[in-house]
Amino acid sequence: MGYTIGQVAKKTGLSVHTLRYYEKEGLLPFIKKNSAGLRVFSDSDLGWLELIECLKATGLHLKGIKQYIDWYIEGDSTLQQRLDMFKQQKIRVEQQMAELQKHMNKINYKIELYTQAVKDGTLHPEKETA
Amino acid sequence: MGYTIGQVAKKTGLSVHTLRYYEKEGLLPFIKKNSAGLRVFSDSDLGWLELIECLKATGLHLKGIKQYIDWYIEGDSTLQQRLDMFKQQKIRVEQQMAELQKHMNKINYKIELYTQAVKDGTLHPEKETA
DNA sequence: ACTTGACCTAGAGTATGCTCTAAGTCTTAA
DNA sequence: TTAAGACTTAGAGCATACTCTAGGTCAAGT
Repeated sequence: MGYTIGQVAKKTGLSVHTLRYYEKEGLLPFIKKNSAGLRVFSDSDLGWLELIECLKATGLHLKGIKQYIDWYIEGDSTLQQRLDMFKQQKIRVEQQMAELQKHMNKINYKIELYTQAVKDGTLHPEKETA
Repeated sequence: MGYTIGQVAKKTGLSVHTLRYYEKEGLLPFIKKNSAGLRVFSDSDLGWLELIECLKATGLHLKGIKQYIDWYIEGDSTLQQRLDMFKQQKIRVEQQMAELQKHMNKINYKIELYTQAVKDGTLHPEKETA
């Protein structure tokens, strides 16, 4: 029920540098420090890190994530903004999924093309850029 | 059957700066220049730009894309490497899709949570980081 | 003739997100 | 008591991918 920065780094795959950087940028405003000045991460802080990863991976920059956290701290007067942000993010993810599917199709085509080419020992160049 | 850099910028959404940067980095080795020294993009060059976008969007850095282009230029002796690269890329895309689905689930949960919170006028905080 | 606008090169500058260094503190085990 | 190892801060440095600037060329329209 309390983790050091090193333990969190191992758990999350982030470096201790990155964790401190996130805190400096205001992304982890709930972390406590003990009497010796050491950070003590709670399970809730791990939850915040998961959310940060989710928003980052879906295309929000750290600034946007900080905006969300600032809204969260501000309290119930920002509920609508936060809802809108997640709705916006959902649209982005849907677009990303569609894009990714298109890219997958292209890659599958290339795999077919090159599988045949490896068999033949040669690639017929006019097919490459089709 | 021949586009200026400005036309290509409009078509692709990339800036003319970016297009010149890509060429400088060796990503567009097939572009011709006319007698006045102006770039003339062919349809095949547009095809290359599409491929670059596909590889970039699926997580390959420009260096990795350049590697592929260098293999392409090298010819049939690199067919296997190119096939392997696309297979590797396919694995990445599959991972990305799975990740994106997880993120989507989290975002959908947040949308439910905040939709209710907006109705209630308040967010019950213990739910936020669950 | 001359202005406008699109192009050119070389190279500097910028945004983002880390990543590392220096100098120091604190705890623990030999 | 001392050395190791994990932590601290402040701030510098770095990689990637642009993005822009300066100074110049060239073609077309008025």
